[in-house]
This record gives sequence, structure tokens and C-alpha cells, in this order.
Amino acid sequence: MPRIGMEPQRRDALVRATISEIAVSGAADITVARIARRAGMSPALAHHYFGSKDNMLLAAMRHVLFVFAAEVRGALVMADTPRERLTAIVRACFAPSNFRDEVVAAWLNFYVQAQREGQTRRLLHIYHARLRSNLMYALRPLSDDPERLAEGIGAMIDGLYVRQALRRDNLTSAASTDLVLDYIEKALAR
Amino acid sequence: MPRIGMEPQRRDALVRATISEIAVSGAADITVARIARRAGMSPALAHHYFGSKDNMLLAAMRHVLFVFAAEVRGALVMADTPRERLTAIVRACFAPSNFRDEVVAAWLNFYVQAQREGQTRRLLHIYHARLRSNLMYALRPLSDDPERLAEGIGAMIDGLYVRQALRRDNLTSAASTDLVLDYIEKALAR
DNA sequence: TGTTATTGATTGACGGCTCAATTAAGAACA
DNA sequence: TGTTCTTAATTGAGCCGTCAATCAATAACA
Repeated sequence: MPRIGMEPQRRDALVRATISEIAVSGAADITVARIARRAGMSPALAHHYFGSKDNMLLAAMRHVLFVFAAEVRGALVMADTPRERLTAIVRACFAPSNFRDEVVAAWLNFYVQAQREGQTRRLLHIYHARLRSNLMYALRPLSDDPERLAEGIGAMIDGLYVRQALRRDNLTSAASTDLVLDYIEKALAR
Repeated sequence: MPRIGMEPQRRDALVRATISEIAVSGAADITVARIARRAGMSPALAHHYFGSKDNMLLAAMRHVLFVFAAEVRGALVMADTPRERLTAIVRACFAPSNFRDEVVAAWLNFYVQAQREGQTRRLLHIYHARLRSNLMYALRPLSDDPERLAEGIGAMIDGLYVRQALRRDNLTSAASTDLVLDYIEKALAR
């Protein structure tokens, strides 16, 4: 019984279902049928709205990136000093909305897809550049080699994400945050 | 024209081909046919020797892990002090045989596969435990919280691997090594 | 002759995607 | 108000392709 104006809800449901499905099946074994079933509709309808499986995966990625960016932006508005900015960024990275198992698993799979899919790669580069730029802005007044330190921080964050995706005994958000903040503090001390 | 005693060569060729193929196609799009073609044989022969595609992937992973472990072990024999041991471990992580693009790409894909495949997961846990144990042994005399620091080092290494897999402007082995060693040095300074 | 190496052909399953057909909501109109 | 038309929503069935795995057959050794 078709109600009109379903498109936004359907798209949203599909994006969420895609993320969940990536988390449980992995991007390799994912099928449109399973995504659609999880979102409560037929595979044909999923194609109707997104055109292709690749588009669904990309939409899911955009969603994750968007939420991430929003979280960082939100944390930064209340930060005045460079130190506060650094803390805000790191906190945002491990905020529950980003560091949920489901989302972390999706990240890992995006990395893999980015190895050969151009659009995914581009999106990931944008995210990298933005994080880096945010870090650099905060680090410039504090460090004599902000570029290098930004690279180190970014790597550690990525590494913590990857490890989170595999672990049974999960590190908490707080523990991960502290680890990175400790690193920053030590690196800035002279 | 079958010659006898081919099994070792064939297996080896398949393992190498699997790693290469993961690097160019990604673990998602990989097919037995492509692996076999790259290794210069028919798909049927690949099945003859490995029984299944999953076994091929596992064999490739074991090979990568084995080379990695050998590299670390080799570096450690010449290290006497804890500091030297740390340097040796980090150097080994980014030694050319491990940090080659092909191998790095394979690592990333193993991580993804480990999310749902039990055997892969187990192998990866073994690697993690070993690296961690090596780090801890060297850190215990130097740090008052070796566990924490080992976690941070491991995360940074993993992160640098992940980033290496995606980058156009590759960080050199040397740059990655220095970054981690810097971190360790700063973390150990009081 | 039995064993090992090797492949081409085949199969069975499955997944992406298309399409014709159905249902209902709303708009236009009488 | 009832009738007709249009359009969005939705699906079942199925085409087409791909791929892992199997098998039967062949060739070379020992």
C-alpha cells in the first residue's frame, strides 16, 4: 500500500541498513538483497532508489563521514585555545556516535574499498585532509614540526580504529582518547 | 607436460600470486581464476593444491605473517639493550620486505577478513600478541606503564600501515620508522 | 601399471539488475 | 460527490553473468 513521500525514509533506512550489514557481513559478502531485507523492503526497491549497489555503499560512506564531520565541528565551536582545539578534535574522533562498533567496522571496509574504487578514495582523502588541516591549525602555535606531529596523531587514531574493529576486549572511548592525548602532551613537552 | 615434484613450486607461486592479486584487485573482487592465471596455471590446479579459495587466502596470510615474524626475530638477535630492542622491532615493522605496497595492501585486507573469518582472526590475534609481547619485554625496564605504551606503539604502527595502503605520496619506510621512534623517545623521557 | 600433474568442460549456486504489472495517493474535472 | 487520469511506490519473476568447485580425460613420469 504505497504512501507517497517515502523516498527520504527509504533512502535513510537503506543507508542505515547498509552500515549495519557491512558490520555483520563485511563489505565483501554484502548483498543488495540482505541490505534491502534489513531495511524492510524488496531488493528491487533498493535499486529503484539508488540505482546500484555501489551507490548504496557510497551513500553509506557519505553518511558516516558527514556524522563524523558534524561531531568535530560541534566540538570545535566551544574550543578557544589551541590546546582545547586539540582535545576537542580527539574527543570527537572517539565520541560514541563515531566509535560505535558498527561504524568502526564500516570505516575499515571503506579503507579497503578505497584501494580500488576512485570515488571512495576521493572521499577518504577529503576526510584525511580535513582532519589534518584541523590538527595543523591547532598545532602550529604549539609545535615546531606540526606537520609531522599531525601525521603521527592521525596514524594513531586510524590505528586505534582498526584495532577496535577486531578486538573482543574493546578499548573504551575514554582509554583511546587518553592514549592520543598523552601522546600529544608528551610530544609537545620539551 | 607434467614434471614431478611440482607441488612446492606451485604452492609457492599461488601464495605469491594471491598476495599480488589482493593488492591489485582487493580481497573482495579476487577470484581463483585470476590468482591461478597470474601463477601460470589453471584454476583447477589451484583447487587441486589448496582445496578451496579460503585456504589460498589463509596460506597467503600465513606467509606474510611468517616473513614478518622472521624479520623481527632477525632484527632482535643483534639487539642487547632494551632500547636497541625497541629500535629493532620498529625497524623490522617498516623493513622493505614488510612495508612493500603489495604486502601492506594484503595486511589491510586480512584485517577486514578477520572481522568475520575465525581462522584469520585467530592468526591476527597471534601476531598482535607477539608484537605486544616483544614490545613489553623491551619496555618493562624503561617505562612505568609499559602496557599502555605498547598499545600506543602498536596502534601507531597499524595506523601507518593503513595509511600507507591508501596514499599516493607514500611515506618512506624511514619516515614511518622515525615517527614511531620519536613517539617512543618522547614517551620515555620524563 | 600406478601415481602425479594438469587442464577443459561443466555445473550449481548466487547475485546484480531489469521490467512488467499492481496498488494506492492525489489532481483534475464534471 | 463521483469519475478519470497521472504518478509514485512497490514487488515477483527472471535474465544474464560470474565464480567456486567438480570431474573426466590426458600426459608424463617411476
